[in-house]
Amino acid sequence: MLLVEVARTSEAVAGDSGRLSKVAHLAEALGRAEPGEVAVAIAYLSGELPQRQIGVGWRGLRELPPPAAVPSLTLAHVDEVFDRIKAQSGTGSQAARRGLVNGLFAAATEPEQRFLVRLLTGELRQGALDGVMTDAIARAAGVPAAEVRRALMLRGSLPAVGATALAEGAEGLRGFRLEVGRPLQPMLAQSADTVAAALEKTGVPAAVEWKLDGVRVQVHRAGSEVTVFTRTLDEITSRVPELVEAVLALPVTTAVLDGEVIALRPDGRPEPFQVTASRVGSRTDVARLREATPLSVFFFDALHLDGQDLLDLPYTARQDALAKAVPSGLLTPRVTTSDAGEVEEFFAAAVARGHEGVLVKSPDAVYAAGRRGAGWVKVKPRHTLDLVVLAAEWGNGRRRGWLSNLHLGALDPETGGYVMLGKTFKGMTDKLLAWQTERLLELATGPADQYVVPVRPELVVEIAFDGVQRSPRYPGGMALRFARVVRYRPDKRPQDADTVQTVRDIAGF
DNA sequence: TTCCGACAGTGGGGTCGCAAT
DNA sequence: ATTGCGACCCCACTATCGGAA
Repeated sequence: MLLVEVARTSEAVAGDSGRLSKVAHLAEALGRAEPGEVAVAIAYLSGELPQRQIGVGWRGLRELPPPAAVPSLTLAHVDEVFDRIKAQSGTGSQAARRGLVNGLFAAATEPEQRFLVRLLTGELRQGALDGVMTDAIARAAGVPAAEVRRALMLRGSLPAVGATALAEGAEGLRGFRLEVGRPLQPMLAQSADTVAAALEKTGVPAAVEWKLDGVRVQVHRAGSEVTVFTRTLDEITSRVPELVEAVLALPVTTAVLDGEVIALRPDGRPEPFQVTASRVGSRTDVARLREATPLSVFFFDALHLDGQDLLDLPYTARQDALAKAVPSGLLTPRVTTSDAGEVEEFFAAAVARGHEGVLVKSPDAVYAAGRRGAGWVKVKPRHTLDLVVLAAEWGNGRRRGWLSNLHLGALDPETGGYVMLGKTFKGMTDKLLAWQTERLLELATGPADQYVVPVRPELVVEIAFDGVQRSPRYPGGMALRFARVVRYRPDKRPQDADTVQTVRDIAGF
């Protein structure tokens, strides 16, 4: 199959807004692919690379050679070039990589170049990724979508599942089983503003657990072999030796466990997320780092134990199995109750101990890998501040033509100026985007055709956020975590905005 | 006919490791 | 040594489609 066919399909998919017609385009393309190319076609058309990453991003694609006049690239050839580019990473040879990228792009026609750029920068923007592709595979293979989804959850790779679906149909899909040592897509949680809203979704009784601000891990043990995966199924085993040792000490032969690793202070309170992320992200000198910043692990689910798959059991049954295999000190603190007041108290206690919040879980929920079902609902406390808009950036994609990303500042009473605390593009409706674009252009103090448009600091906006973190980037040394717009405050003047001291008090440093 | 679940898109801050400067 | 870049940790929120109710 030629790359140009994939590029054309992507264009057609992007051109239709309906999901059913996207599915039709994708299924038609998959039907034309040779068996040996199906996996690559699925990967590209759902915005992935079989190599995962090859070390080429936005900057490496700035200057491209002139496009070819005639399409000639095959999927197999492109895949092979990507392999070779990836093999160059870490060898100190940027020039060799540059040469491979240039060679590939010189052989690509203009539409093919556009497609490759979008693919490599992770911005396919065709309105179809895994979800739509799952339906397309089902359509192309003539099997129920539920069976494709089931296989995807167990196998964790859509190209692998799709290739089997097209070659062997439903029978082939039924061959996918949980395999210890191979990661599954982790189950995700919805969110709710309040404990009461969370209980609405899950029903009662509900299990309520601490939500720890660490890194999600899926740990596999087969005999003396332990492998650790992150939420995106990257392998991090060598970076978390404490976790490996803890799992090897469990009285089990095979296990797949779901949990969170986190750095705790000696008093048991959590370190800031940055400390945990730095530890988990470090590959070098791990033995020394673990002395200074040891990691703790808290498990909250078991997907497999000693030969038995637990995915389809209700949550309570998985908990019973987990409690038998894991000592209580390694279990996420949890309570099961129908009493909303008790849930409230548990939430308050978790937050008082420095944790992020709680997860409220339905006792009957099976493990829905890769789904964001109503079986698990997270609740976190929310802070708000009234801040001043200092500048705005033009949006991309569906936000093109709107001033989208706001620069936010807190009042510094000593100078009368404003200290920038970060940016946000979240929480805006299309109507609000249109309004703020018009209003901000009136306040602009610089050219409106620049990417960043500075404005007179007059608009006050109420911002919700999860916390304040230390910032090496912003002048106040602080930045807001997960900032989003709640509403504009036309009733407030900029000199009534919250001050940097208020932010410092929340930060505690 | 209306409602709502699932998805995709639009970007945020921080850190590590590598290569080039 | 410093800087730029890619990759990956954490993520919230809105618009939209189409099946469920």
